[in-house]
Amino acid sequence: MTTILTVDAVLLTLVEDELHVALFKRQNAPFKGLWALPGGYVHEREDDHAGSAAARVLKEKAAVASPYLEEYGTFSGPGRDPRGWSLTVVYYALVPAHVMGEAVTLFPVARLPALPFDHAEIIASVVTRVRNKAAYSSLPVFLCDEQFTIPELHAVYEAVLAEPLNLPNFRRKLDDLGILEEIPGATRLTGRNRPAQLYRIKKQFRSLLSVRDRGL
Amino acid sequence: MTTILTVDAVLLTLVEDELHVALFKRQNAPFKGLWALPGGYVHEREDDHAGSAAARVLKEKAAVASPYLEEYGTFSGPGRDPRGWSLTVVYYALVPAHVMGEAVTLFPVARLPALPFDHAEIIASVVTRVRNKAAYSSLPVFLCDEQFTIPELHAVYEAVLAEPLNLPNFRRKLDDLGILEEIPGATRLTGRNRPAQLYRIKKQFRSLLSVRDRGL
DNA sequence: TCAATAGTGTCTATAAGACACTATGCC
DNA sequence: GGCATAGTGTCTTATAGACACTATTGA
Repeated sequence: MTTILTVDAVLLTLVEDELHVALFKRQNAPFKGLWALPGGYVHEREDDHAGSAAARVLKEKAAVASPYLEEYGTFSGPGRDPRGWSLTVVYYALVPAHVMGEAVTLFPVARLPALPFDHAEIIASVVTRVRNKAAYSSLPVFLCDEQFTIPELHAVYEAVLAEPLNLPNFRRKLDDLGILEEIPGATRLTGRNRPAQLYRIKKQFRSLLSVRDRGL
Repeated sequence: MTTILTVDAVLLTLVEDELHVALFKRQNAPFKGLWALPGGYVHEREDDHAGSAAARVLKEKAAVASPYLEEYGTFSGPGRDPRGWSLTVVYYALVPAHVMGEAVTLFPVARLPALPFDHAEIIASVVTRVRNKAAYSSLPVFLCDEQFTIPELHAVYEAVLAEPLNLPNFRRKLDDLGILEEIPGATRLTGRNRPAQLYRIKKQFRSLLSVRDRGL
């Protein structure tokens, strides 16, 4: 029983309308010095379950307490780690860029450096999942700040999905979802035009995902 | 590093329009003698990844080579196994009842015996997932034989979803999905009425899932 | 010919999307 | 007032679902 059990976290954010992933330089062998996903062993004393280990890793390495952390799945096999048969439980989190600590380095998911293990495959899989989920759920709101305007959120969706969305219809569907609430009196001004109403996620949806029957 | 790493399989089938799960009497401690999900350790020599271990377990215990085997997720923590901190990767499979070996015992998912570990929670979670997926995908076809009629498949969907579906519309949507092909000339007669055309899944969808945008 | 279920065609209700229009800020 | 973006209303089109109708078998 020398099986290696780890967790890895794919921490995603949006920088200039492009999805980025947080990577860290590995301090130890194997692959010392390469950029890699934050991850590590489960600590039996501290971690209540694998998800707690992922949350701990994010906190320790990226100074992030993500409100949205979900299991993606496992990657395992004899070849992915030179030390032996290994299994990693992959989690993913979405956060606004500015909440991350100094230590993180962000890379656009479309232009990654050389990565150890199967981290490139892991990131690609997670990004695909996130794009799919974005199309029929509220997932992308976790890329926004606590307060945001509808046009801002609209831009986030367009960036994640990489396709244009009709703004008036987008508005209506968000309204149908019922996960946002107006912040009374609060608006944001971005040009010499009408200021936009600020919204926030309703408390009961803070760490949740709302799903639509149909498309987004 | 005494972490216990296992896989467990939730093998589902339909008996008399009711979802059943395959359970086995545990031969070893802990919980020897209790009904439990088929599962076990990963064998580093044989298993290419965790999914292979699940497939091997199903073959060994249930004599089933399921065409559809998917990872559900992990269950882990210090309390679920009396031997220590443990993590299990849960897989689920759907098969027609008659392909299973003699050794399996089927229980309706709504009336399970006392189960060890967190197997009751695991089964409940998987059943919920399967019901959800059934509503917008071709998942339930894997509960049918290789050859089946549309009315038969219709009954399977109604059983899994536990709600009536309009048969003519069901037919049209299946047609839209495009995963079935007629078996020319083959029909099945079930009463003194018009016989029904037999269908099978197109080869390219044999171990795949087709998903509809909207509901099923 | 009747009963029963297979299978087709059509109508209606609803939801998605396109787009014109109004609102409100700064200059 | 002009311009730019926020936000609303309405029309069109696609899809889902209800349901009437035809088809084909055994008795």
